[in-house]
Amino acid sequence: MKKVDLAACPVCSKLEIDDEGAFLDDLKCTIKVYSKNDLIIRQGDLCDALHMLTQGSVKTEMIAENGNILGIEIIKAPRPLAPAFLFSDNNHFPVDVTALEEVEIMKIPKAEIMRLMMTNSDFMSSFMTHNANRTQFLTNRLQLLSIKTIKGKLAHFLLENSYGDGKPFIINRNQTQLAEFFGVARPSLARSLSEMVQDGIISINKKEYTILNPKGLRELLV
Amino acid sequence: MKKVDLAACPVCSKLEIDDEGAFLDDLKCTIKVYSKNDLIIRQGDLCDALHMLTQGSVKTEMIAENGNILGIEIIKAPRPLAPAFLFSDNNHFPVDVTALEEVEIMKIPKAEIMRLMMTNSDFMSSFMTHNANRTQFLTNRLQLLSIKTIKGKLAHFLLENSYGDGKPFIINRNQTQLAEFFGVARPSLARSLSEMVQDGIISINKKEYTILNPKGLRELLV
DNA sequence: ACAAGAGTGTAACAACTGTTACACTTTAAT
DNA sequence: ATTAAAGTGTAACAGTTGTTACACTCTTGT
Repeated sequence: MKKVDLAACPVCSKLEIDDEGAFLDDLKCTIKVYSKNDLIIRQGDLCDALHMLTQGSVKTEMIAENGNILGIEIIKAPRPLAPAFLFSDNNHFPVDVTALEEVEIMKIPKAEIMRLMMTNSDFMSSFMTHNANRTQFLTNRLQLLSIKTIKGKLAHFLLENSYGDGKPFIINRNQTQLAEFFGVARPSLARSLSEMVQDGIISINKKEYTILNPKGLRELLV
Repeated sequence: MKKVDLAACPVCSKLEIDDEGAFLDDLKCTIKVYSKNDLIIRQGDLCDALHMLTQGSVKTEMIAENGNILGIEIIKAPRPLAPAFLFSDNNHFPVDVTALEEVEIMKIPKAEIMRLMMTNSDFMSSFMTHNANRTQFLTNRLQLLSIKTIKGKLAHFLLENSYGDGKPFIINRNQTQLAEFFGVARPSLARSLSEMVQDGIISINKKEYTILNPKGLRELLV
């Protein structure tokens, strides 16, 4: 098994560990491996251990009562999955988590996390900051969803993901995934995109987007 | 000034304090008072101290680039405002906060919170849990916003707020606030409501709602 | 009791989005 | 290299929502 790169993990990077192996042995954790497209976590599952994604990448999505899918995010190792929910009064996962490739998950019991937090202030600080950043992310998602038109969402999203210099940039989602991210129907998204291209506001080449008319794009926010 | 009811505060309740006055003196905090409709915090303001709402109630809302308003929640004292953002890398408030009545806010410096967390594991635990519950709340908001039809949002919302026994229940928001909560236009919401009343699915008397046909209501989710 | 403001009900129309369907292109697997 | 699967472009139509406008009711303060 490939060694876990703790230094790259937003909540573990501050752990000063001489021997990672010993540290991991010390944690009473279990490790599980999944294949591509495996459903790792189901919406509503009990969340009583920190699920650390140590290898691979996953997608998270919420499934509404009516079957509509809202894509939340794509997560690459190493990163904890929904760490905040470990401490909530209703500790159930709010999302489905699906493997996008070969994936390895390390489950660390809640008590171990508590112990780490109390004995290591750097870990606690990192954990707090990571959760705070997750909240920030959710807030951004809320803002995006509250925009009523698809072109408005696109404008907000593209402006946020561009460098602001008119240079091309990559959006690492296909149309179907983008539509799920926005919570809209795929053909509707395609229509909006092609109209924006026709109007000369943007150009698209596969996953490479270019903003041709920033002013026009900003006007779509209104 | 009325004494602050620390025991009722979700993050302070676990503090075992003999003399609240001494404790509060000890904290290097500042207290500010606001009048009804005062804008207490503006979206984007720096968040470098924990804002504790000690008296009164406030509403929080996000204002989009286009001026559209998305109501987030109504907060009653005692409760911290956006505590998670104190620790985020981009520590700016994501919402406008407006006083709904006479309001008193206590600002506690970040360093004081850090100190409290490290010296008092109960406080830390409460703080974590509170933040986790806030995340849960935001996730529910996301789910609600991802429902595409207004009647679907209403069905989700009413089912969540009823007791499931067909008895009347109070929704403590007027139509305008509900529309902002759903991120839809007020007349559109009114139309959906009146159609649902005409169809015999619900009945409304001021802020008192009754579900007459739960099955019909659930079908609106589809 | 009255006036002013806030909140609600409703209508007509425009604008936007979802649905469904199908042809076409690209990618991945064998 | 071939085939299957995934992804994209597009169209017509129905359905839902936003916009604007106005009358009306209810609440609140004086």
